[in-house]
Amino acid sequence: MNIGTAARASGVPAKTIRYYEEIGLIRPAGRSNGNYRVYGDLEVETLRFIRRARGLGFSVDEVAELLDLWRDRGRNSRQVKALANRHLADIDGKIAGLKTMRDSLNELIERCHGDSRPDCPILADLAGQGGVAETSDKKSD
Amino acid sequence: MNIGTAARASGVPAKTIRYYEEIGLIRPAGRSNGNYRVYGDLEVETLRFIRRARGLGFSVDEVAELLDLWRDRGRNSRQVKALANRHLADIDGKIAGLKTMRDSLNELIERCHGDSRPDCPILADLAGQGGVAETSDKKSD
DNA sequence: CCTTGACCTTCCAGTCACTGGAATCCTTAT
DNA sequence: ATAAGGATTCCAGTGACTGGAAGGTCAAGG
Repeated sequence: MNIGTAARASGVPAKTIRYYEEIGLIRPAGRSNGNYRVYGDLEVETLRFIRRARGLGFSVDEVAELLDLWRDRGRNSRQVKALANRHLADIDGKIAGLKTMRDSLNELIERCHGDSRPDCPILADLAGQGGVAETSDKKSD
Repeated sequence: MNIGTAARASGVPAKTIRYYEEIGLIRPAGRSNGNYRVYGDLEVETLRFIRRARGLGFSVDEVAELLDLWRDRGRNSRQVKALANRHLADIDGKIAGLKTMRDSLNELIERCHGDSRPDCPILADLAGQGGVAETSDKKSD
């Protein structure tokens, strides 16, 4: 099958498939007479695997590790779990950072009248009059 | 004062200050005889404002709007609050996406033995044997 | 006066994971 | 023969910086 069909079957855009090939996440596809990339069911399965792993937030490098593990019949599940746990901690960190951010922002919003008057705690705080925005300085997004 | 001093005073790295100037977030700084950028207290205040707004997760474009509002004595706080609320919804969306991701991943992890055996629900699910990874397909990170 | 070192300048490249678009080629159907 | 709908490659852009190289400036010490 051609790249468009493989894209539809796997849920990974054709452009992204080419990109994955370019960066070495997947092996170069075979070629037809007219130089079209040719895919089989195994490739589509791999692409689907990649899409799901990306959907769980794994980075492309982590997906590469996961793919290696998947193909390695002699793997042990400890390695997989460790990788997944590292990623889970990552996500938890991001969530925590965003929550802090969210709460700071929300506090400011609640204190803002939101009417036609110019005074606004949001701006005042950003300008240094308060302390809410000062502490939320992590880059978790 | 020079850029390094302004960086220390504002908490914004010198490199980032130059970048902000380049993209037009801040106005080009004045120059000394030796072509060094020169900053005053107002510039440092502005930089601090930017740092705090970025810390709350506002994009650079949003920070530019916030700066305009801050400098506009005739603004009304409704505009500021609306902008902040849009951003809050954004953050909430991200948090929700990450939570879904987190829960899916966590479920998989909990079902994984994590020992020397090769069978692993995480890989099985990514390969399409389950349904957990299938639904978490949004890009909220 | 000269050197040293800290600071500054510009410019280019890389990050991450794609995505858009242009120019051109292949395949299939009418 | 031609038109449509794929496919190909290559280049550029996204967001918000960050790192590094090559060179200019400044103040202090010898």
